[in-house]
Order: sequence, then structure tokens, then C-alpha cells
Amino acid sequence: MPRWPSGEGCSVADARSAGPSFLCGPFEHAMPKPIREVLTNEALTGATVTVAGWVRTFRNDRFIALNDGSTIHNLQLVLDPEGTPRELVDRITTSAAVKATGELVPSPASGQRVELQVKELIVLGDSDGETYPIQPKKHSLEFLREQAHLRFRTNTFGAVFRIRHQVSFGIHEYFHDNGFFYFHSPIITASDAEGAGEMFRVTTLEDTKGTDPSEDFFERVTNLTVSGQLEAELGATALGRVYTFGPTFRAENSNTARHLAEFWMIEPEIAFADLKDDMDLAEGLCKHLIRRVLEQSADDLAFLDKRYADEEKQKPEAQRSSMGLIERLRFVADNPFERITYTEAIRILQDSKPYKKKKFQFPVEWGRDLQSEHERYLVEKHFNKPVIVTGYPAAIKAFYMRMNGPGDLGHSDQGPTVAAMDVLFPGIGEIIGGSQREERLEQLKERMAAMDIPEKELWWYLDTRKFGTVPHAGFGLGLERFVQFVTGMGNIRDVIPFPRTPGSAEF
RNA sequence: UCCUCAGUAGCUCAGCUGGUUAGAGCAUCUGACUGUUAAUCAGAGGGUCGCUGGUUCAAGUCCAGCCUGAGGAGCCA
Repeated sequence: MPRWPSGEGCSVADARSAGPSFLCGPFEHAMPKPIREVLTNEALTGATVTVAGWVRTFRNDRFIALNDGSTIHNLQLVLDPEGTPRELVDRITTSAAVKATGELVPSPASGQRVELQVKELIVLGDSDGETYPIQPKKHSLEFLREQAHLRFRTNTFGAVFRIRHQVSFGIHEYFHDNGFFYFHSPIITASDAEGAGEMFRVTTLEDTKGTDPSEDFFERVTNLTVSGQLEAELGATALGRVYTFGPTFRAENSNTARHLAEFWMIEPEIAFADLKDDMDLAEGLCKHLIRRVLEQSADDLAFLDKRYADEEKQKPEAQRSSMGLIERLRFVADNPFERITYTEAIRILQDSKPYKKKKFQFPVEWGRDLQSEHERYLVEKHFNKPVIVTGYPAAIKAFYMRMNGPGDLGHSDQGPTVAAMDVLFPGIGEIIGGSQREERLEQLKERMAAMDIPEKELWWYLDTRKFGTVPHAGFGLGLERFVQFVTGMGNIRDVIPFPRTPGSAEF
């Protein structure tokens, strides 16, 4: 069994003092060093090092570009031309898994600081060049989507999923550091009253048609969750600050580059907080995550930045982004988000050129929801930065959002509004949707009645308003949409390992 | 679900107003070379032109239906 270099014996200093024969065990069992460490730790130069990974390219029967996923960069392995048997050389093919031990030496050629002079090498897993689908060349994202099980072996997807990790980890970090508790809302839920979209039915029945739900496993109708928010509110009204972070399921027949049937959502919920606190939290989280990725994933971002620039070059000039990927991340991290009310947004849109030239496909008038084209104009043309829109008309928002009164943020004399807030990002659209929740029992019941939501189904939710209710607020952040923004990937299916979309659940 | 576009070698594509045996680059394989950077050079193999039906002397090319994918829209995160 491999030994992890956590205890005695495997430190860099030990490796150096032990000389070239040092290994954490016999060669076959030696724990390989991550290539990320091999390439960056200058103290390793001159040491004997074991690495393992997958062959990216093999040049001249002598040079292996080896990648182990720990970094986007490859380690060059150099074989001894005389001392390597032909049978072994023939097995070093694209994506073969190999393990090698040798001396890490400064590289005489340009292209890499160090390289590994191989003393010992084994092929752990062969890879047949004739049938391995991913070649050392540029592939289309569409093709790689069909090879989703192998696409992680490409630079692009390696970078994307390392960054996805950094974002996920950063979410826990940010909330933990700010006194939040990670709250696990259920995946299987019984309430279908949330109105967040079509749901996937969960059942053990062979056929649900004509069968009484009481005969089912849970003795009632159950579905996969579309949101952990209502449960998070229960947590927040006791623990103070909580967040959920888990998979979410929507059975909508959505076929777009920004919708998935299974996606990951982050839903913080804070007690004793109003809409402004909510906005501050949302903006703070976004900025923290961007800064973290800029710091922790500089190499991957540099690669994606170049990729993004190449993609932009393909577009007609009018559609090109005004900023590069990294440039825009820095800009968003360093500048305050624009905060406007829905009523102001309508006014800006009605004063806009596209409105006056009748370029908008959908009407702009108070009471109607903002369409994608309107959000795009606000974010990408008018403000050219993230925008938080508050105070939407009550009629187009969910029942749990707090009804605004005179003096409340976003209140309008044009009609009733609620304390909602949507964070709109360039290129992505709505990345966060949140609100201050209706904490007043009577108002909440009124809204539920108006929207035909039976109180019976949400008795537990209403209880929080009966017993020690407090102002509270929260939001939902779509993880994949955020990762899209950070990586510059145009299609949401390319930022989740195994995308689920209508008609597609391979892998 | 709606609108638009696309489907030709493993991949990316060319194939004109229908007309001999369907092409290129890359990849793969074989050989050469051996300090290379997606190495280079030479050669070889590789096709149900998405599927079904129709029009025609003749269909990769025209028509219809279906399937799959992409872009946009709606729903939303």
C-alpha cells in the first residue's frame, strides 16, 4: 500500500539526505510526488523523485510529457536512449499510465525548468493509440462532452475542474470564517409548494399511475429537492447563520447553455438580517471566491485566459467582450457592484437606445419581468459590471419574499414590491437570486393564499413565524454559473463533471 | 417546448447549379531520425456521406419525416 507523505520518512529534506536510493518503499509501492510539487519545489532539484501520471505526448522515443492532474503543467521525463528496451518504448502511448523514478535535474532545453532523468519506469496501464479517443490536438467541446469520462485529461477540463474545486472549497472557507454553519437540507422532499420549477418524482413503485401515494415508500408523494431554502430558514432561525451546499434538481425541459437538470446550489440564510445585509453577503462571497481563484489557480486561469481570448477572436467584433478573462475577474473583485431598484432599471431601459430604436424584442414596462435582453443591456452595456436589482413587483416573485412598505428599499408607488434581489453577471445573467423573507405571519399567510399555496403543506415553515420570528434573509447561488463566469466557459455542461440535461444522463 | 443552423474518415472540415473510383489537415499504424516542446521526414490503412422513405437515368448534393448536436428564447440558479 502506498504511504502518504504525512508522517516520517517522506519529507523533502529526508529525500535529499537519503540520496538517490531513497524511496518510500520498493519502487512499485512508492508514493509518487505530485507533479505540481516537483515543478515548483526548487529544493527537489538533484533529488531522486518518483512520479506517476498519464502520458500527454511522447516525442522522439525519448521525451515524455507527463501529467498527473495536480497541475496544468507537464513534467518532462527523459529516457536513456540506449538503456530503454524497445518493448517498453512501444508501450508509451498517449494517455498510458506510467510511473517513473529518476533524478530531477535542471533542463538543458527551454520549455521547462527541470526534467526527470528516468532510471526506472513501468507502464501501469496501457492505452491503445488506435482506439483512445482523445488525441494530442485541439478537440471541440461538443466532442469532448461525448467523451465526458475522459475529458478531464485535457488541459481545458483539468483547469476547469481544479478551479471548480477552489470555488467549492472557497465557499466553505468564506462561510466558516464568517460564523456560518454548514446545514444539510434534505435531497428528498415532500413539499411541492415551493414553486421553483418542475420536480423529479421519487418513488419505489413500479407504476405510480392509479396507485395511492400512501402505498409508496414514504407513504406520500416525494420529490427531489428544487431548493433547500425553506429548510435553511428553519436552520437559520435557531443557528443564526447557516448555508446549504448540495445538489438541486429541476425537471424543466430547459435546453440552454446555462441550465442543468442537476446542479449545485449554495443557499445561505441569515437571521437578524435585512436585504442590504443580504446584498453585502452576496457581493462579499462573490469577491472572496474570485480572489481565491486568482490566487490559487493562477496557472489554470492563465491557460483559460488565453483560451478565452482565442474564442473571442472567432466572434464578430460587436459581440466581443470588452475585457479579457483575468482582467474582468480582477475588475469584478476590485469594484463595487452596482445596486439599483427594479423601478430604476425600468427607467434606465426605457431611456436606452435599443428601447427607443425598438430593438428590444420584449416590452419594457413596470410590472413585467426583466428579460434576458434587458438584463444583458443593464449589465453589459449600461453599467458594464455586476448589477444587483432589488424591489421587484410582488406579482412576479415567490410567496416567501417580504412585502415592501413605504420606506423599505425598492418600494415603489407604481405597485406593490417585495424585498427581492437578483445579482446579474456579465455573460451569465442571473447568478444569484435572493430576498429578505416575509417574517410576519399574517402577511405571509396572505401571500400564500393569494398564490394558492396550502398552509397545511408548510405548517412547519409557518411555525417559525409563530414562535420567535425574526427578520432574516438569504439567497441562492448557482455553483455552475459561477464557475462558468470564473473560467469563461460558455456552456454550463462544461463546468460540471457529468451534466444531466433533458434526454442526456450518460456516464 | 419554440425559432435558427448543423450532421461527410477517429477529430476538424472541403465537396459549386445532382454526373466517373468522395478529398485535405491532424490523429493512428509502419519505417527513419534521436535534446525534443502538439518534434520532423517518408509511406500505409481508414467512409452505411445521421436514419428512413421519396423524386430522378443518376442523390453526399433535391424533397418529406425522424434522430442527434449547437446557438438563441422561455422557465431559472
